[in-house]
Amino acid sequence: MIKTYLSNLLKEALEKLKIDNYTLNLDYPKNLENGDLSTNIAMTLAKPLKKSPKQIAQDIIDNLHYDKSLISKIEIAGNGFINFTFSAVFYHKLLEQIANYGQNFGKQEIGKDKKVIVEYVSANPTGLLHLGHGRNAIIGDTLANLYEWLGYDVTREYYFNNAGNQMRNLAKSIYARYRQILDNPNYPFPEDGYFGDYIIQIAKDFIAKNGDKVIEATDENLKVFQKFGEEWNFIGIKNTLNRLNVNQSSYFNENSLYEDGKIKALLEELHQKDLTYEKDGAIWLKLTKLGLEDDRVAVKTTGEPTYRLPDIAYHREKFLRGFDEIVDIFGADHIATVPDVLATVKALGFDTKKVKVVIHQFVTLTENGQQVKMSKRSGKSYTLDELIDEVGADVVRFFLLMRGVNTHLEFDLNLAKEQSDKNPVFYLQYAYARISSILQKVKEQEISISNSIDFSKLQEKVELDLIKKISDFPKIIYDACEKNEPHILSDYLKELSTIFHNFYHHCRIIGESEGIFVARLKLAQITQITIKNGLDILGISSPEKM
RNA sequence: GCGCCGGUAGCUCAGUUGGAUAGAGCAUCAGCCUUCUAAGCUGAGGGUCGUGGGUUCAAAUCCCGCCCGGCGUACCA
Repeated sequence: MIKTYLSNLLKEALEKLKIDNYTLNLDYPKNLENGDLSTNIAMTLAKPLKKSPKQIAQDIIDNLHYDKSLISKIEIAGNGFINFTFSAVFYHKLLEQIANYGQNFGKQEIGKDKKVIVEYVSANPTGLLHLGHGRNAIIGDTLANLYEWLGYDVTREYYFNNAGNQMRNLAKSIYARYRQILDNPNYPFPEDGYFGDYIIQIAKDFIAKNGDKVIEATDENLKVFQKFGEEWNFIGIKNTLNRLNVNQSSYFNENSLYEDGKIKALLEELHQKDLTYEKDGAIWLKLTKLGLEDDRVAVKTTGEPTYRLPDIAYHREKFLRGFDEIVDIFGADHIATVPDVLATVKALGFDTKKVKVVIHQFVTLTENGQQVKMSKRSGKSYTLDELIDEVGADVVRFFLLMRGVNTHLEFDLNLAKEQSDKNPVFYLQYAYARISSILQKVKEQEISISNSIDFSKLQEKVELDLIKKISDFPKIIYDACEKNEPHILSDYLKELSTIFHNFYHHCRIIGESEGIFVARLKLAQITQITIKNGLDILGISSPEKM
């Protein structure tokens, strides 16, 4: 909000000087002596204008028409930075504006009339979710929330693969356990099967329902096991997601692409565009023709498509469904498919600029400095559910959000279990609870609050710092969404909480004179709304008491 | 071999798209509760930004080489 105000002024001045080819940067100086806001515009213009930065800076200032009651100081510093210092009056007006937004502070209309689809989790129903899926789920869910706050119409979608090899593997694994339990303890378990104990549980549940009537290992019977396993796992997955406050309303399954003939149609279209050929009994995609390194197999010699084909068909569907933006959340292990899919979809005539692919790196779980292994197939998996049982959904969400998506995330189980000030989640929630506590006390004591609020009573430095920080909130939401980086928001909330705790220690509310009391109370309320809105977006609860 | 991501304080990580004296949390040390919740606040120490070059008024940030770690490079998804 502050930046917008100042950049408009600067644009006017530059227009007067007939300078039109520039990029305007406004930064918050690290050093307080350098004002509230700073621009390097004069330095970047030095070369094209062939003038000294200081001269240009002076020219700009001379042409700047501003309200002296709002900006208290403008100076040229260093090699040509222009530093602006705002007056208390400016912040008071800012706070008035923010107060008018009420509960909706932070909501925007940038995405009005635009449809976005965010695809996340998308784990195949071959087992329960683990920590890696968790990161995917939380990033996707939070981005979806951010889009909603920007005014987009958001579809939250889960794509799952219920055809193909992995699912047959699941069926065979369940079947083997089934036989082991029923009639043959030595029945061979498939080498690349799913070794987790949950498979045994699925087999037991299966027996309870169906008994021994599907004892023959026919293809038809295996399908029965597959269906049963798929549903069993899916119920578990949905349940886990629910516990994490992740709610997807749209499910897209791979099978439907076959059933509706979409795969066949796609192959046909690719063939017509001369993007496929046959070799060694398989059908290949001519990806080299589209500028990629190697051609890849689209249909195996078995007649079954590789994952690529349905992936392409699915993305084609997303375009046809009319979304303005398409967001995919993938783990780093899926990175190989991205160029193939995008290049092919583009060749089919779609604008792939609409697609944003968010690749997140892996998560490692550590306990007492030791890494805890989490492999689904080996069976020694630490499931997301177990983690939620141990530390709670708020902590899981926050820990999975608080790093940039591009860095490996170390989930420290000891720190997460810590129910104390060491745990960063509580720091934010505590700020919220503290404000609740004050508001509660005001209510209990039936202190009369006058309706007229005079923000000019707020003159302490912490008070102005707090207002300044609060005013950044809408921009933070925008940035976090634009850059696909939820941690921008969690970092911001930490900083906001710090300033609030600071304010809390320096400034009393209850017991101050009427004018100050009312102004500070309102400031605290607005802080609370900001924290609440931020936590809502992160999908974390805001406790009234701690 | 090739491709993608990362290497910043003892540990985990930020770093506003090239800006001013590189930051935070945890850990360590020293202080602050008869006052709205001490799950808080104040202060101190701690750095060859992996490494070698280059680009310019200015590089943790951009370009090139090298080293280390993760992932990928399937007719698995």
